[in-house]
Amino acid sequence: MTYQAAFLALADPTRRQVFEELGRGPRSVGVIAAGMPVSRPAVSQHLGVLKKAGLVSQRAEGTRRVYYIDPKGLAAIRIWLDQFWDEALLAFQAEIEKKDVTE
Amino acid sequence: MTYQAAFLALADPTRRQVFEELGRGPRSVGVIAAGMPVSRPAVSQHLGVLKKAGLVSQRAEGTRRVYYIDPKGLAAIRIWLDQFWDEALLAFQAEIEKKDVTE
DNA sequence: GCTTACTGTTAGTAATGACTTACCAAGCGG
DNA sequence: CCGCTTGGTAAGTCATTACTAACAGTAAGC
Repeated sequence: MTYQAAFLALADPTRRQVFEELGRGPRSVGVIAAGMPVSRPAVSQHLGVLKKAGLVSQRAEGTRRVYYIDPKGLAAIRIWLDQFWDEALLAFQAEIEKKDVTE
Repeated sequence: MTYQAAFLALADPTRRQVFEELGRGPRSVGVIAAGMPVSRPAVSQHLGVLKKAGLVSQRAEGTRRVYYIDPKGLAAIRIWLDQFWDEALLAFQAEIEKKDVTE
């Protein structure tokens, strides 16, 4: 049930932008905030949420805190998606065969 | 960029509960609402969001509207996850080799 | 030791969104 | 034709949350 926090964390556009930025490599808070329209504390808070969701981890370099992707959070989503994919697709195909898709 | 709507739709617990209920098979609005603590209009609104995100589709049976899973939305998330997985894992492993994970 | 750089935290505010109640439309059976 | 069932829509309320500004803490350089 960890995917709950992951979905909630990735729902916000700004927060997902922070996350995707980290996907290109480790970054410090200031560097991330510099490339975004929001203030530094906002980025710090977003990183806190991402960390709680197990999506990122942290490493201290002097006063700098370098953040980077943690596969734990993504793995939670992947597991949920994989297990849901089968039964959902099954139910969907059953419907397709029964009647056409009404848009 | 369609995964944006999908993430936002699946972030809400109630809405994901509706979605997961549909994962077990097609359901009408009333049936879904009967098994949930919220009112029927709330379910209807949630279904509207899920439909806009391409996660569910609809079929009319008289006055009844039967909803069922649409793989389009899930596919959008899967694509994003797969493409993100590689570079994220790569960046993560690079960090692991450099220094230990600080919890 | 003192200043400077970098970050986390708190308080307060504005905006988003989830929910209910009430109302309206459409199909089915008497 | 009329009542019943089923759903979508509108308005309004309440909670959540993303954001900024101000403050506090910690490490590095002189």
